[in-house]
Amino acid sequence: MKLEQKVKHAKIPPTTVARLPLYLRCLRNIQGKNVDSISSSELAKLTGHNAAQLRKDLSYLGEFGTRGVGYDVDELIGQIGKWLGTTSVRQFVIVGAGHLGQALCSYKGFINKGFQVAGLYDADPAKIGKRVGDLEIRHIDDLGPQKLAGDIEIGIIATPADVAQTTADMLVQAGVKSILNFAPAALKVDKCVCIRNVDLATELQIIGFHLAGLEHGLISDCCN
Amino acid sequence: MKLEQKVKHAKIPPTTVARLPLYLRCLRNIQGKNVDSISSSELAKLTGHNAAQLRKDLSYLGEFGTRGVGYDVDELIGQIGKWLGTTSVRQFVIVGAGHLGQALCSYKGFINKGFQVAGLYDADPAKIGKRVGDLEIRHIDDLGPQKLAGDIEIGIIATPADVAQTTADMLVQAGVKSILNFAPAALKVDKCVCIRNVDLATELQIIGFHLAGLEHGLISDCCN
DNA sequence: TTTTGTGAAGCGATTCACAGCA
DNA sequence: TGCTGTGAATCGCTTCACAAAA
Repeated sequence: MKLEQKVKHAKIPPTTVARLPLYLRCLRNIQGKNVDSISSSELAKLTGHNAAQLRKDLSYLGEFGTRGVGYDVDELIGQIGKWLGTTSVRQFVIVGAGHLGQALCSYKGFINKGFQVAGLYDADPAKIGKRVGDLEIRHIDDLGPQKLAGDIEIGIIATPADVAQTTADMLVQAGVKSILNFAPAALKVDKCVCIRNVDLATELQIIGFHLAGLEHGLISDCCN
Repeated sequence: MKLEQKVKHAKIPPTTVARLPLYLRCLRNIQGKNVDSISSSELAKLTGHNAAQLRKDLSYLGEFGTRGVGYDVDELIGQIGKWLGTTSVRQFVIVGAGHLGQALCSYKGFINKGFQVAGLYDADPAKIGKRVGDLEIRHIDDLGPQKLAGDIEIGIIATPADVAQTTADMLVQAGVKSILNFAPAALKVDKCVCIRNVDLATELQIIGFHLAGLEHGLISDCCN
């Protein structure tokens, strides 16, 4: 049975996983608004996807729709939440207490999704000890091997690009199992560490590609 | 010829477009370091992709490699830059002067990629007039139809989710052609407006999915 | 010989279309 | 009748493998 589950978990397409948070968010938005059930086409409209895809996505998680009726909102929220591992609050640390690091530290959107910042680190001695929200900025050296509490599984890199790789190595040494990287750098880490990259400039550059196409009259409709 | 170009531009796969900024960044990193030419496999290693994919990606843009040798670094930078539309500096405005909006406003990574912030707006009267870097926070109502200079093509939404759609509508009215949305909301806009979404909480939730899998021993290798 | 550029094969995701159920 | 769950078809991206070129 465990093997069966294993196969099932591994088999959920990454594209589906990436959409689950969106589904969950839309469901939460309508929760408690006199709708106890929602059809795939209604939820598809809310999320901007098509109904068939939504049904297929949900079918990877199990069968919890009712034919002829739709999906029970509360149950669906529970199921998606279970798969996303929101049963417990996850702790993360941020390295880099620049503008971005501090903004992430104060970001309200994390906590109600089950994530909590547990530390903010920087290399600049001038910043150490300063407070950002409830947190005091600590020195990066406090992040040595085994110095991190065992329940801190996620590290966020908000450093300049030139120290991003070093920072990633330190985080892995310190025991994090996954990294969210905001630095514009292609990090190399052990393959058992899950890395996700968010590059703000890249996003604008992709937009720039489409604007360039528009300007030259090469394309009329848009994006992706 | 114009039609031919049109077809070509439209035909570049979105996945390829999304990788171009990364290629460009890696090329810039090695530019001027006594390497005037680079092979697809070398660049592939730097970017973390495979050589065949890199060649195919570049082949969508044209043929500028030399068989037996590789790609001229300077020329490749020029070509990718051309496709990404970095020939001129692009201006953008930010709506929402919270932590995230202010951090984006001060983000150093934009300007050397050819993007420049031209305005920062908020709805909170208490914030109006305050300075963030070189910029003074303006009231959101200054963003009415035609009130935006014609060369401002990009709007960044860093507002709370509940006003994100209204903000998007205002930006489009004001004349922006594309939107980078940081609010956790599925925006609906005219299809000629290019939208890209960056959801910070979603990224953590995707990581959460993998952590949940690890915890239950369901998966061993990682990510995507 | 080395490395590009590219048809062809392979693979995964999306969409279709309908059987299965309430 | 209405909507889910899902095989089958389709579409698009990635990878392979090799001919063409320097």
